[in-house]
Amino acid sequence: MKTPADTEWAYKPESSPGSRQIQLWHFILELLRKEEYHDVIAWQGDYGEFVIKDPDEVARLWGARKCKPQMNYDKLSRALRYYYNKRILHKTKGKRFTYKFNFNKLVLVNYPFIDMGSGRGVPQSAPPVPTGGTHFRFPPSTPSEVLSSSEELRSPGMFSSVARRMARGSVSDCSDGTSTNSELEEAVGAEDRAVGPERAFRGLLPPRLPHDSLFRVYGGGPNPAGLPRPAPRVHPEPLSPFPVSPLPGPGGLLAPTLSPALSMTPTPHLPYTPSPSLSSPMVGSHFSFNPEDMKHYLQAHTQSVFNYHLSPRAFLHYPNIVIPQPHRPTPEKPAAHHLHGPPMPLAHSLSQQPGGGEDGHQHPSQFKFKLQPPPLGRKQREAGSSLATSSSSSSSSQSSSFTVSGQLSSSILAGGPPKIKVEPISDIESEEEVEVTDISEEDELNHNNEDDEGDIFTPTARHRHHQLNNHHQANGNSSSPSAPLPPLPDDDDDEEVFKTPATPPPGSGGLAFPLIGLKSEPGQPSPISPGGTRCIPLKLRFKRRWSEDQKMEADGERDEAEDKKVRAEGEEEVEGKREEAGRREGEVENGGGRGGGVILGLMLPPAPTQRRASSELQRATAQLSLENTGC
DNA sequence: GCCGGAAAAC
DNA sequence: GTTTTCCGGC
Repeated sequence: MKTPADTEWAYKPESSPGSRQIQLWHFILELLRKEEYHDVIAWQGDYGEFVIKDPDEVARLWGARKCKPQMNYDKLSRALRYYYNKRILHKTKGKRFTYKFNFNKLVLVNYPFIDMGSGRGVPQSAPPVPTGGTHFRFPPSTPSEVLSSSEELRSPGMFSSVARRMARGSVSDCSDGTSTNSELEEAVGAEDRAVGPERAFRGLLPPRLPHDSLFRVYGGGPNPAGLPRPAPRVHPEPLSPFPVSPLPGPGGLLAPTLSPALSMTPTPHLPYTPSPSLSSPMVGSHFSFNPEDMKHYLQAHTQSVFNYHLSPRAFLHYPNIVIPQPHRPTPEKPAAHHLHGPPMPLAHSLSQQPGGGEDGHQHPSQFKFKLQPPPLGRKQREAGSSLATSSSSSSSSQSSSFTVSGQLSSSILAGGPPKIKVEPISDIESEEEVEVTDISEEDELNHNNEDDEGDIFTPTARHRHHQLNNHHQANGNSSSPSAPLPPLPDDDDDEEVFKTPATPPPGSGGLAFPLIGLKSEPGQPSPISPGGTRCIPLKLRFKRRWSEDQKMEADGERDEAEDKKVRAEGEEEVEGKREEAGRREGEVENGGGRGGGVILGLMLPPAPTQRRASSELQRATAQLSLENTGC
């Protein structure tokens, strides 16, 4: 479904001149979250919908912010209209000055806790606020990443203060002529300095890494600017996403690094209803802890480790690794609505914050929004619809992919794309668009195996996968798998974009559990020779060793019979089984996650069975506990 | 009021 | 790449 234009679209403070400056939609969100501007602009109506009560004032504020004294609503609205194609915004027809954020398209990376202080009666229209910025970084990553998002919205405090000033016109890019981010910078310096743990890195770290280097987690429906949340605002403290820590040790252990990207699905039909199981009251930056999530997290963690060919101990060097909380929809949700359910936490990520041992409460001040690539314009869509269709399969799959570092992927797939995909379950769009991507490696790796990227474990995805596989087997060509695929929800229609399909389209299955491209194409020869001794890349060797160790341990403890069987099949088989197991597990999770949340599927675990997985999880948990407590 | 093309500015 | 500016059209 994605077209070239649909490539990653995100808030890229550093990547482009234009985006370096505050973007209008950020500004809008900023205003929206500030109570003081509720007379000017406020959430109203459906989820994500807001009304500009005083267009002139908003324009003025915007103009002040951008040093464009001539700004007026007409111009501002034009800018807003450009968001239509980007799908950041959408016009609420029939309502004057009313627009609606498409949070499905907005993805947060490192969502910092935002100052919710001002948020008060939160309208339903206000999206939940993901809290706890998250940076999922593998050991290789550097602290600099932490600073990467410093551009804007670094921390709630800063954000709010700046916003306030900005909005009031007291602060503007042009005010001192320094930089577009001047306010932010100043704010950070003045207000944030002492707040975030990442501050500690400041100065220590090299210049920010290119955003590409960041391992970003894109949530499906973040509440970008700490949007006020509907009703139950129960979270006073913005810091801890995890009210309850699944792990021993400070409850806050996990909190800081969680990446609560929520998958928000604006659902007109389904008013937002906070669910206890959901991290609903995101306002407070709280995540409710869900054992299942923990499990997933651990699995993911294990997987990541596994994929990295690293022993979990490798993370000891990263004391602050936090367990992200994969938030999943809970069974509580009406099955019928699982697709339309309230926003769900989308992704979690592992994050580690070097140097910040006690960051339990640090909140990552970085937060990024990632947007989906803009849809083609009408003309383009019309003209290129056919093309889009043909290319959709691979692209769509890509869209939901979550790429981990190249190392990861390379090791696992031996040429396959290293992707970890996270899909929102809430709706089709999310499924398509939400993604966690390691952009840096993505490009590099993507071309290795495009199909894999699209291998999402939704029913549809599986179907697709099968078809692809078949296709591969039959043709050895992975380029045109799209035919059988049902058209994804129509992105062509802007209106549709913001609606939650009443009926899950075949492809949306509700739960997209993008498992990572850990897959071995049946028709493709394993990179590893049966003997396993011939020309095996070092990474693969590590990988194998690691997996074998894991396997042996697990097996030794409990699945002896099975273990024997597995072993009997030989290493090669083991490899294959591992992958399959991962797939199965993904399916299982997928099904289980249907109720709602988004699961972050890091690399699939080699676990052949759930039991094994459990044991691994237990061990992983223990390991993590130890590690964390050690910190 | 809203839309979106076009071109320029940044 | 994003936003501003201008503008014709609905």
